[in-house]
Order: sequence, then C-alpha cells, then structure tokens
Amino acid sequence: MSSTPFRARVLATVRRIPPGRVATYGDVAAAAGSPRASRAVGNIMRDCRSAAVPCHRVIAAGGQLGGYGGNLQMKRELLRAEGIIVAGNRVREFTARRWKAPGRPRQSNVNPR
DNA sequence: CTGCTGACTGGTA
DNA sequence: GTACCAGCCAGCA
Repeated sequence: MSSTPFRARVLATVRRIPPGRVATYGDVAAAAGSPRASRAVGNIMRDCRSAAVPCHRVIAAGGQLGGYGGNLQMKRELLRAEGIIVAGNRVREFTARRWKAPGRPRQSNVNPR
C-alpha cells in the first residue's frame, strides 16, 4: 500500500482526524514531517480511494475546500453530514473546526515559536 | 539522473 | 472580490 514512508505518515495522520474536524494540507504535511509538502499531500490524497482515509476532511488553507477529484460537491456534502457548515467553497468557523495533529510531548519547550 | 505534474500556499497586481 | 506568479515538495515517466 504505502510505497513510501511519507505516504504512510500522511495517511496515518488523515486517518487520525476525528469526525467533525478538518485539517489543511499544510497541517497534514507538517504532521507527516514536511510542513511545506502541502502539494505532495494533495497528490497522495488524489490517489486515496480507501474509505479508511477520510480524505474529505482534508481541506486547503484558509478553510477553502480545495479539491476532490471531480466530485467537490460530494466532499461538501460529506463535511456537512459531519456537522461542518460549508458556505460556498469555505468552511464556517474554520479556525474552530481545524484539527491539529498531537505534537510529540517533549520535556523541553522554552520557545515554541 | 533529469524533467514535468499537481486535491497547495502566499504574495503581488 | 479575481487573476497571475514564484516557491515548495513528493511521485512518476
């Protein structure tokens, strides 16, 4: 399945997204180990046809829906079914619904950002 | 190895 | 608000 470890990490992260929440390609990429690989994540999502991976919960930055093969409408409906309000091509309260992967707890964090 | 593509992102006009 | 450009990364021919 996962021909590459990166793809495995991405799929694992997406799989961990709880219902009712959404994550951006950048967030998934960051959780996978490359915060700039948003494009690569999109490519992986495109190949994701497994129901085990809620690729519809992965959206673009700013709360934009992004893409979904040729069935963007289905993506909107799926999000709506999970309680996510979608207006046009945007998610309402995107910041509040945005889910972030659990970072690894390490004892040192003097300067998080 | 080189080159192109793309479910991205941010900035500029 | 929309349109276009450049940068970035992973996968594949």
